Amino acid sequence: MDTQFGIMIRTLRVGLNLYLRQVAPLLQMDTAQLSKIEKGQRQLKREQIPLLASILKADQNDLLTLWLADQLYEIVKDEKLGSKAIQVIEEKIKKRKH
Amino acid sequence: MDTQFGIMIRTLRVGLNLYLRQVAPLLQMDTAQLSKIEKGQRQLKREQIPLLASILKADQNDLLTLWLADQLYEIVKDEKLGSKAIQVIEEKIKKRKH
DNA sequence: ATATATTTGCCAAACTTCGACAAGTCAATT
DNA sequence: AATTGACTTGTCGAAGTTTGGCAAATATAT
Repeated sequence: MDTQFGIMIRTLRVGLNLYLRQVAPLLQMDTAQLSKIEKGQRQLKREQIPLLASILKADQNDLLTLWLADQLYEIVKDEKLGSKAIQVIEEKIKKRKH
Repeated sequence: MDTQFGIMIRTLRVGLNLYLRQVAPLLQMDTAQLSKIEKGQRQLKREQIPLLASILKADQNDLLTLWLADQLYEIVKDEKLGSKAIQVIEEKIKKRKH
């Protein structure tokens, strides 16, 4: 049930010696929720990523990338055709570029 | 608002000279819903894909792949970091194999 | 035992998607 | 220009899912 995003933000938070209690209010949530987010049981709202990145002194694009990757993974995690589906959108996105 | 899945099943249906009116009841829905599904405004339930594949004489894996690709695309379609996120899960899925 | 940090369980509120129906458009036919 | 048949669109309540907030539980250190 772990997520790459959750693991990353926990690592960053702990690295900065911050407690859930300190970070959660900055995101207007309680510690229980942030705990769940770090453990991948809840999703942080997309629009809160920049704020969290600044709190954790991280690159917001890096965090967003992990967050998106988790959303994608959720869809294909139990699908044997997952890789194939990924190839299909990869193509589609390439074509759409610019 | 088009989806690859929707375009495909419409193409197949039309190719078989079937009307929405004929196909929809086999999926236990009305024509309006199937029309929306073909136009990408509603999602077919994952578990109905095999039945639809058999109605349309298509390979169910092929349809499922497109269906999954549409779900993935929905997440990254407006994201400039989409390709990066896709690379990230692609890696993750490779590692998980077997 | 107490204090602090985190986790878990629960449930109502908020949000999203779906199903069903009615009314609408469009093209061909009479 | 009225009718018919195929498909589309809009609406709206129902059903389903996710979230937020609280209280209690656990864990660890003092």
